[in-house]
Amino acid sequence: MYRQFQEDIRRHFLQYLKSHFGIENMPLKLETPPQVNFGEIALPVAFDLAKQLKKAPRAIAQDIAETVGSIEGVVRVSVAAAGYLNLHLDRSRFLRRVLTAPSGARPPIDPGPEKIIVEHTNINPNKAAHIGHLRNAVLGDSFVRLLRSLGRTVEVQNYIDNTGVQVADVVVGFEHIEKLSASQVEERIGGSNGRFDFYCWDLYARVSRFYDEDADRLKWRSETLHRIEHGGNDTARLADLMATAIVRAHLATMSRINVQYDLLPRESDILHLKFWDQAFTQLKDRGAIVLETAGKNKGCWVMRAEGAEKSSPANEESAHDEDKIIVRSNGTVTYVGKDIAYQLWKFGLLGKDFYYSPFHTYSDGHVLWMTRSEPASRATPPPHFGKGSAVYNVIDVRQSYLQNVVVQGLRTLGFQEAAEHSTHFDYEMVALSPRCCSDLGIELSAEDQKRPYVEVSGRKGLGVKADDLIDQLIRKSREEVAKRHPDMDVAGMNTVARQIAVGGLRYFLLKYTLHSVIAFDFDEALSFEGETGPYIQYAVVRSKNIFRKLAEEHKDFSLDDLRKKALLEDYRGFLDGPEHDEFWTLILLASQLSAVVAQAVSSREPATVAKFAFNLAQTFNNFYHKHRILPEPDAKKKEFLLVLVDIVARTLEEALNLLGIEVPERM
RNA sequence: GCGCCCGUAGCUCAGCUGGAUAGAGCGUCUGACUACGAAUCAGAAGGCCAGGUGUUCGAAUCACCUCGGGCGCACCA
Repeated sequence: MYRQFQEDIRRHFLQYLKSHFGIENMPLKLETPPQVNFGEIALPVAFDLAKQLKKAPRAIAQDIAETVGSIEGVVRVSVAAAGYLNLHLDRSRFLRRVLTAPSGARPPIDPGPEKIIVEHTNINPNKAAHIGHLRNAVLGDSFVRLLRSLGRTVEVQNYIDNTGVQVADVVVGFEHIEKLSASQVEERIGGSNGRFDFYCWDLYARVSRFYDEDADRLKWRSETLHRIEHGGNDTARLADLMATAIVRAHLATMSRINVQYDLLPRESDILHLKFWDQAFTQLKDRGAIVLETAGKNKGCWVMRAEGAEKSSPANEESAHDEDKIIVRSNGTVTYVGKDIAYQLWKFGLLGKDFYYSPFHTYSDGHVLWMTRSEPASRATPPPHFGKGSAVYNVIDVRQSYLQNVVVQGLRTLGFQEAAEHSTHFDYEMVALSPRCCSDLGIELSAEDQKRPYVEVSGRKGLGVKADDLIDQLIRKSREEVAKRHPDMDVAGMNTVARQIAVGGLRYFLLKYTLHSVIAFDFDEALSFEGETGPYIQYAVVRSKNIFRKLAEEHKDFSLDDLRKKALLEDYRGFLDGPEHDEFWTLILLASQLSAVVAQAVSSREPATVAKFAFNLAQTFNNFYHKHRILPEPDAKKKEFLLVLVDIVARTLEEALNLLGIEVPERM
């Protein structure tokens, strides 16, 4: 709504500049004045014109203010400071626009690409998920929600690397440390109370120490990896049992925090369906990779470093330092090679496709599919996967180098457009603060103690497990709920406790901007006060309590009637004048959600929406505290205040929804 | 060595395409509960925006340099 309004203003001024000054194509900035009594929209356009016109900004602004004429929705144009043009809006008219604006899904402003593929989570299926994975999933999921709110079609993929070394390592643990067969592992999965991923977390750390004790044991890793890739043996069966069980555990964890997927593409299927062979042929044919016949990379297929000089026989050694090996001298393909094939498939450029079968049905009925190597018998036909026109890979910044190689691969294959629409959605890692480490009972080396934070390491078993953290959050919020609502039934209490816990967790992970390292700290993550998810949830719950109470007292009250009536009323008397700025500010702020969402998407920064929601909640809480609404004697004012509360509550609820945060019934 | 990111209040962080008096939360200190529930609100203290140079009418924001800190740069993923 606000975005539309801004566009109208912009158009008006561009037209004016053209007719009055003969100036075209001028970038026109719209800003917000520091105080609402200065006006609602500020234009610094006079500063930009000053040089061209060789006049003082203030004089230009004065001239514009006098000659710009009437603008729809604007009551007055004033000049301030050194030359700002401030627009004062027709408040009651603006309110009407807010009330008539559709609050739900908006039509897309830009036509945009047809289908956007977002890949996120991508946890190796060999251990429990940790907080680093939670940041990935929450960022990815929130971004998907934002895209969908703009009317975009989005497909969410969660890539499962079920044939990598990490899986092989834990399989080594089963076969060589625990000495268990596939069927024994299967029993253990069944008898683990759903905590099989926790068990593997510990086993994985044990395997690392197992290797450290005797480097010869590393040969088991490569043997195991080979058998897993080859398939059709007990080791591969064990690996598959384990990986699948852990994928289910991860899905359960993510469901707890409102994260869902559409498709799980598996590396084993990429392998068995020979996606790589297809990509390899393409890469060779187009000369994107070359076979090295001499030097340290002899026998490897490499991709030349981008920007490297085409021919410099002089310094052979250093010139090839930056080349990326795609196929090893033993003929096996590296991770990047497989990733290029997968990325090609995502754009529908590989010329091959997976088979699919349903893997899981969420409680809301949504079906999650998994790739297969063979056609599934009498399967329901799958939706059309892949063939996206834009791809976002949500993966932390440490993978930047490899992500660039993948895009370079697309480019050298001649797929310019795909390369341009491949986006590495990069973000900084979650690390552990020193205090967090001591909370976990982890002893740090003297060297590590001096650092601001230490990296999470699955290999060392160093990290905060996602489910442990969620459990702790739920426990804490349940205590709080029980204190406040002792009469609530157990089921209700559990629901509310979970919603609050998830609100706290997701907001905590979203309030940091992408390039900020989160040094994880329990006190901050477990806080429900101040700038937190529950603070925002509480603001909505309070506003809803008003309507609940109202409905209890007046059986005939209906929110719909109120909304309809509001459209016919004139609330000018409660909007105009500085004494009503606090009401007006709330409406103005709430109306900006659509603009904030657009900005969050284009700058790829969900934190913007999180900050906005907090800001609005804070402004509302201030208002709430100052004004008693239900006892308000002036009937019309009471009605106006109710309309105001309704607008804010709906906006907050929508913003929270975009962040994957629910609003509890009570709290 | 090369590349990327970060440095803003005691702590943790916002600050969009340069704009008016640099903002939050936590912590500290003062105050406000007879329920539209205080998971809240009001107030106070707290800043050479790491340092320097430049561009500009105007710089926390842009450019370059320096100093701190982090992360990449494997025939691992």
